[in-house]
Amino acid sequence: MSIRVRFAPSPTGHIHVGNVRTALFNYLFARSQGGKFILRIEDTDLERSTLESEELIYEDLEWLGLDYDEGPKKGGEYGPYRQTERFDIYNKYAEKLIEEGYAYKCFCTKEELDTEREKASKEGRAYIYGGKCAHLTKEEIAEREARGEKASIRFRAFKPTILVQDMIHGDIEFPTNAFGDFIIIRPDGAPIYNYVVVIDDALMKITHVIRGDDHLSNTPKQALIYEAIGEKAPVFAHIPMILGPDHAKLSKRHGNTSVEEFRKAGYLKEAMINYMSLLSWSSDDERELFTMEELKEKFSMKRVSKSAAVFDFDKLKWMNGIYIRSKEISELLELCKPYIIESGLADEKYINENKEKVEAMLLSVRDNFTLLSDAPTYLKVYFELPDEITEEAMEMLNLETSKGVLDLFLSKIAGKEYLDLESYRAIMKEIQKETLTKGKPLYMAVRCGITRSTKGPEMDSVATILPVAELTERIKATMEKAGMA
RNA sequence: GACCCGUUCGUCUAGCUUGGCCUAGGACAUCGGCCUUUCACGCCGACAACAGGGGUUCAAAUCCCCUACGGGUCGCCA
Repeated sequence: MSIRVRFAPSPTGHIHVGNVRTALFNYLFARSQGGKFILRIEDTDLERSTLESEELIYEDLEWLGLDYDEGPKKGGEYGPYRQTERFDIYNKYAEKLIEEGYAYKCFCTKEELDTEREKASKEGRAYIYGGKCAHLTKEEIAEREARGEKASIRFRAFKPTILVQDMIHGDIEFPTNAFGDFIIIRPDGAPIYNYVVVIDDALMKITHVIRGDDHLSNTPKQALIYEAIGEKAPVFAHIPMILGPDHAKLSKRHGNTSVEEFRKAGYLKEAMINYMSLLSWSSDDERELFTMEELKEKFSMKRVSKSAAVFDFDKLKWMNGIYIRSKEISELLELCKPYIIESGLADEKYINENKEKVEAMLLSVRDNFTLLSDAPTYLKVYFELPDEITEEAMEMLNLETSKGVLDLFLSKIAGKEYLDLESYRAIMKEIQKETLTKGKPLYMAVRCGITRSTKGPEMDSVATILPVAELTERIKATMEKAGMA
């Protein structure tokens, strides 16, 4: 039987990083095994689910490069893939369960149950349904329904223990009296997660359920339902949680938690995918850098660990830097473009018309940053002369050789439009001979004259990318400000 | 509280199935050095862990038991 896995998010917003990892492992497992990856939208919670959020999920998956084989928009032979479109199916199965005695109608009201629950928690014990409606007769049910009472449908925990087989955790046997009879369909007809997930996975022929291990405790309920509907349970793989730096489940209060926020912050999808793959999974060699293609080949559930992983923003950043440095420069420019425009350094028109030049600028600073959004900070040197001269730059400018170097530099570049690398280097060599200044005092004088800072990209780049007119203007302005005129 | 799951450097992890190759390997971070006309990149090095206690064994990070700690679930949320 061919392998089928699914990613089943609720459409309540952008995909959260924890879910990205779940989606990724499902995807990688499917692709590594030649199986199918299915997208199912779990929108049974009508209050929180929206169609707009569903779109966000498509966007996020597309950005990440997680393509699926079947889904709401894509179709497939096991659809529909949106749970709200499957209510008939859920009702049909529920009726069957009632007929066969696996489920029953329960007329207890929410208020009644809440009171009991409260009482239980006050007494320090877990709340388990008392079974008040477990044995109503057909007549009683008909009578109450005739009176207009609404019933929920409750599933009977019909056996004392249930075995869950998990690829990561092994076999786990759960006592069912820990949860008792549970509701599968609300009085208003809306089915409950633990129920629909089983019906859908069974009907969609899902062979492996890969999800976060926060679902592990729910699994015995689901395993019970599989048995009741006469379906073989899929193989489960409960993957460890992702924790925040404080070791609590990663959530909004830890800062960035949706893919979209990471994207906006300047992370590359390659880094996201690669980094996420390393959370609770490792390769059999000591490598850590992988392309998606390599991951598809190497991924194995056998190498997924059991313990939760703390999300390490530092390591993600490091990895992002690696991918930034390995990008084709024209592609990197496209990626940085929005950030450059937003910073006001240059507009789209300028960038497009001076593509080669801007690429040269980018090339000279790309080693310095780890986030796409950092690009403008480092590119700034090419677009603006800072108002102030830094303290260290002032020191360099105050060297007694500096004025001579700069004056000479000015005179040697005069009349030219641009310096090419060769003439820039020749000029520096000449200045070195004529002023008998070399090394730091020589280069720093020029650097500080042009940029007002001791830090920045190589002078080779700065001197050749900026037009001579700009170079001249900057040096003159700086000399004046530094009192060297 | 009950039931489940988990526990190797600060963090991600390798090793655990099939005990000896582990004086526990790699990566991020940190610190130091080298490279370099600056910053960075890169390279080299240092620091740093088997949760604790009992067994079993010639030998345990690896097997067994207990304790502790962490996490998850206990919804007419998913």
